[in-house]
Amino acid sequence: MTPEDQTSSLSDGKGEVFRRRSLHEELTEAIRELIVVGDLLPGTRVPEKELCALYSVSRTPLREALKVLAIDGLVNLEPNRGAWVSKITKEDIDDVFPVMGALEALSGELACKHISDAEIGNVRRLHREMLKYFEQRDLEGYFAVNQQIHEAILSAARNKTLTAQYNSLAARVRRARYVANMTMDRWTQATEEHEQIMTFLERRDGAR
Amino acid sequence: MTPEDQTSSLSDGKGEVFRRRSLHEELTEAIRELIVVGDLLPGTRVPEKELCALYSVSRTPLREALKVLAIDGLVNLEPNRGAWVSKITKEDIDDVFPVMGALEALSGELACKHISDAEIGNVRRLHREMLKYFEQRDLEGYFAVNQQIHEAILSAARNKTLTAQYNSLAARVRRARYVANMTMDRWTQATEEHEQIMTFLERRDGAR
DNA sequence: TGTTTGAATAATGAATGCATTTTGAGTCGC
DNA sequence: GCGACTCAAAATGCATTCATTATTCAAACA
Repeated sequence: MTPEDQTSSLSDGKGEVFRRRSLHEELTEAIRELIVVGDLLPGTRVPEKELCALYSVSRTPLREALKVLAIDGLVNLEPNRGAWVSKITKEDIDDVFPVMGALEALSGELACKHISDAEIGNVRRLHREMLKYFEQRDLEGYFAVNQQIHEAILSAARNKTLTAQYNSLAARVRRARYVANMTMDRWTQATEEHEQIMTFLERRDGAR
Repeated sequence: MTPEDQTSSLSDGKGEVFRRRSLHEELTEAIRELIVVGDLLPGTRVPEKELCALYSVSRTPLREALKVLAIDGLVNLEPNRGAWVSKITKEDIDDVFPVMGALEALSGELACKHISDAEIGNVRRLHREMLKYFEQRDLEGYFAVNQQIHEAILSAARNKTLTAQYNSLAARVRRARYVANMTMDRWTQATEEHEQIMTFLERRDGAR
């Protein structure tokens, strides 16, 4: 799935590193962040015109960005009526978490097969750190480290498809954390699953 | 996640049924099909101009469609160099199948909780039908029924997020079937997983 | 007074136009 | 003959414009 054509040879392998970012890409990210953080409230209209002014761009790249965000489920596009920031309902969250769980489980499973010793050490360290934050009820620190752990395990899973799917859902989960005032229960549950994955990871490591 | 604003009340609930489809949506579907079926070959450039002529549209909606397809992993966008039909490598397929498997497993699990008796009967019937095709090595029939089963189980899982994620991957799998001349092995494996899910489904059903 | 109609206004969807970048043929130099 | 360079042609990304659709709001009517 690497973006290589048959002719170019110079950009092979590290093409992504120096790839110039196009406007619509940056917009996608910026608006995604606006929605995730809650600067754009659920159920409200996406102010196309204002955003154009804010970022000093025309509607074309902005609309392209909205199409992408619609796939991520962060906005809803209604024909001839524009874009709306998607609502966060209890059903949505109930829907997203099981899928996230399944992907995390797979991530852990695959990571067991491919992870290096150095990576395991890193994850172990992060995990301890996270537990510390959790006990202290330091949500800020908890989330930060939590995300790092997921990234570490995902990269150890060596599966780009999995990474892509996971990341698209991650935005919605992050958003739930910001917008809905997430109960601690849910996160406790997530942590427990997390713990379980960690156990598997270490056990299989021991078996090696 | 329903696309409803606060003012309208008439379109509530069944708004989706009569929703007009916009051009970029149709284009997305059409081009996706071109790629899946193999009319656009992997690794080749997406002929923007030709497609505009073919569908008699301007570049704007076409480019919007390409952005969406890029998310699905069917095309790769390279800044200032255009869109390329993504290649199907062995790695890609190896990446996609485990994720599909995880989603299918979850789908089956959730379906167990929500599926109605009528739905179970339907799935059971489809399953038998599929096995028949499989034994006869009738790939055409096999795939058709296979897809129906997945759809039935997905809808029984009552999880929109799961459905969305699954469908985006399904396009790539379908494509592998068309473009790469898929070995029977892979499908055998898929069928086994399938069988397993079916078992769970029926067992839990019996427990009810 | 409340509802409905309809025209004015605003917004969306798509086509076109323009500036920048890439590509590729042709030439020059080695 | 092979490679680097130049410049024209084409393609891309984005801005702008145009046609269509939705929304608003005031006037007419019950």
